Amino acid sequence: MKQQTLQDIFSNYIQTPTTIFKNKDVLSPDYIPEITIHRDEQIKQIASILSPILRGLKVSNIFLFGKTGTGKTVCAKQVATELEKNSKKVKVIYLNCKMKRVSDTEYRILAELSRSFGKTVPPTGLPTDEIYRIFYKCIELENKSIILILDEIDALVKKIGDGILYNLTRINQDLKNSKISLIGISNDTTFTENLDPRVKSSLSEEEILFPPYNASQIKDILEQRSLDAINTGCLEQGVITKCAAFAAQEHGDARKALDLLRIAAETAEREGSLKVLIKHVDKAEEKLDLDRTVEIVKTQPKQSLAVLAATIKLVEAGRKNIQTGDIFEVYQQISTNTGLKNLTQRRVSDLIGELDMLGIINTRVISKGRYGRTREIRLLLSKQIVEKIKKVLIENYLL
DNA sequence: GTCAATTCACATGAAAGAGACCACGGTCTAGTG
DNA sequence: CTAGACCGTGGTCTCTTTCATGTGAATTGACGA
Repeated sequence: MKQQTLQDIFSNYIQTPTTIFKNKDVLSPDYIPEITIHRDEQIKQIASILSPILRGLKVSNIFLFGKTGTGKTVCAKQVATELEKNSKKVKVIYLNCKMKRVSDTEYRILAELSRSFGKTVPPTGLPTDEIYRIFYKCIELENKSIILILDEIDALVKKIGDGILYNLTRINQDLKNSKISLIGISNDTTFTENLDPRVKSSLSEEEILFPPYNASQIKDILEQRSLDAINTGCLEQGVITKCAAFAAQEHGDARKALDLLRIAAETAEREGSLKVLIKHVDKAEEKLDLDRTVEIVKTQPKQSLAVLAATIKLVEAGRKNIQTGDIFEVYQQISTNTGLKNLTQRRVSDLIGELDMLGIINTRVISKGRYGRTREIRLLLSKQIVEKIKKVLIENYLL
């Protein structure tokens, strides 16, 4: 009898998992799954375009576009690494252009690329044509067919223009031993329209569109991933459906769905629950928004924060129709009080634009006829987020 | 009443400056054999 | 003789200013019906 109960305890322990996560990494945005579902068509296309590389032929450059979280990166990486496995003459370089400290300048991109060939390059100080030379040399010495995946290529072009793309697409003409093929990935569908026509034609020799997932596809993806990520029996019925529904609302972003599931599971775990419940998903949804915004705010430079502080001050004072000029006035007070340098209106105008881009504030350029043209600035954040932001600002002595 | 001109309050662009950072090569200095 | 410190030079990067130009509709004022 005694033995029996002991056995029970053990088997109980074995059967009911003590943690929710089996493997958390599977839900992280960087994870590349073995099989990608609902993207067979695209994978096939990419593969058939790239496969001549196995015979050492030059293959077309590919341009992949579609909204965030539609599987562009995953598919590209998957095909490329598979090719790399199949041939010793293929090398894949993946570069996310949106990563800070990488995409800011032409120099840094090339330095980063050269580094991926194992070359040590100083972070700054060399002339740009020097770094070009180093890069050429790296490729030439490698003696391989190179697939260069440039993720978030639109961010790159926005920052430093398309000159570098032009050079990269033409680089093959000067290479003897190696070949280089580009895979550009962008989530801005209108991106190619503003490119130099020469770059455009050579970059998008082949274009592949990644349509957004619908709710049921996201659900499939989540189900498949959660098999590896989360222990069986730890998900309440409907959790996955809910995550999928949330994400489908926002243009079918699978990445967001995975984030939601991960954070929901984390929340559940923190609360000591052994099951992810629907309410955890709701909480995760809130937290995702909050975290993102606060994180962005935290990383802003002081001047930007001062402008944000001015905006919040005006909003809290109940002002409607806030204009650039109003913000500039309050900003000047704040910056004087805190011993910050006073920037010109021109610069403040730019900072407002940047805050808008980041989604922290909301602006609209309106013309008020006789009374000029200006930005109308609004704050569309929830109270909770504003409170958090205020905390950050107070920490910086700006409020 | 209609219509073109005017006007406002910035937006937006371009260029250039300031000050920080960094690599590199040359020179100096102190330590070692 | 050599390793390391130090300096000047030449380059990039980021933030900023200065100057210049653009913009869209309310307002104005001339004009004609």
